[in-house]
Amino acid sequence: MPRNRADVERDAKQEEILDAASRLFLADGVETTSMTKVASAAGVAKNTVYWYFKDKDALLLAVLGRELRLASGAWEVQAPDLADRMVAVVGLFARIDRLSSAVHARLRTSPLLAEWHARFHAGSDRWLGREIEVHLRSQGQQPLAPEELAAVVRIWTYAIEGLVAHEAPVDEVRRVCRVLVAQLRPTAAS
Amino acid sequence: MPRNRADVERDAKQEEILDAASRLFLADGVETTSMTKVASAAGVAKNTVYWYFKDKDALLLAVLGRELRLASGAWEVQAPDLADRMVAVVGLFARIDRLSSAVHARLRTSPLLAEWHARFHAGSDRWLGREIEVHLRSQGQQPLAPEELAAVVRIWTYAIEGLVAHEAPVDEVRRVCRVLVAQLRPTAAS
DNA sequence: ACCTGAACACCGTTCAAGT
DNA sequence: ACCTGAACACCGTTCAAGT
Repeated sequence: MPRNRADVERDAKQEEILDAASRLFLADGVETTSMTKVASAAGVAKNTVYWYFKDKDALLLAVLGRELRLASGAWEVQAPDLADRMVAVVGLFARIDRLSSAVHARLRTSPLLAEWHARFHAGSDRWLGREIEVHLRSQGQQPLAPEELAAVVRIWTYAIEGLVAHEAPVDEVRRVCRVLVAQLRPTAAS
Repeated sequence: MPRNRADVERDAKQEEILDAASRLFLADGVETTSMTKVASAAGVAKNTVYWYFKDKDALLLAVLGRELRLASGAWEVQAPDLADRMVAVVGLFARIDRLSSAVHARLRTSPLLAEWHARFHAGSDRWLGREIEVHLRSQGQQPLAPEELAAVVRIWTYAIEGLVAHEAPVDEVRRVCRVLVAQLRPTAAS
């Protein structure tokens, strides 16, 4: 199925709206940015936005997916140190902290966002778990019991979310990440 | 200055509005609860609410203060174990998780909420710091360096916020709290 | 001082109508 | 298929008017 000019132009228009929404959502927050603002920044009537996106949640999700894809380039930061890698991840999320706070706020109202959120956490849990296991092995330390690993992954996840949400200054981010890594070892917390 | 009948009735009316707001905010969330709903649940015209509370943020703050005061009775839970005490704290906050998510969502828009939030965290940081210091001493362990203690307090704070926000099931809360306590020791994370 | 009805400027969303 | 003007049912907040 070849992409004709119509297809390209459709994508272009959609991209313009996405651009506008992205810029406004990141800078001013999702709640503060009305659909009217998005539309007029994209140069269309406000109901036109609804032709391309089902509703505001769908628009948010599209912006989120796009920003995450953009970040995933820088994602594979191969700093040798795990703590440094975590600092980099917090840095990446700092850019989109207004988006994630909007997601958290609308979790109970929007099943669409709730599902996306669950999926996202499942993915990041796997990633974090592997990072931690690899780190321990490389340090010649004992691996963690599955239950303990799960708890540590939760702690790391909440730490990242907290640092991002509270816009922590870099040196605080660094200290927290270093302590997280330093505390890493089997404890046999029954 | 004696409290006359007028004073009492004023407080009664204010209390009724606060009751209604409390019930609705906790059950349905702050965003979903309109001022109209609060007013009609309290049996007044909606603009009457504005006679008692400056705006919706002020109403949220009043509800928050009251719920926190109510909780502070159960606050001094003297479970002997620190991990158990943390589990209890998470339980207390679980009740008002819709309130705190609303606070976090409106932090950038409302200076009033931002100031309250900063004050609250300053208080809870001091409390957590003391709890951790006392625990280490009671276990005959070395105290943490000030910088490391500060980082650990951040980690614990974010863990509590995360568990509350994500409505974690009790056994997950227990596992996370146990691991947090078990990991507690000086690490000299440079 | 306390409370109201009516209005204001918004909001997200929908719909009938145009091309 | 794509886009619009106009409307809908809300929202938080304000204001002039009543007691």
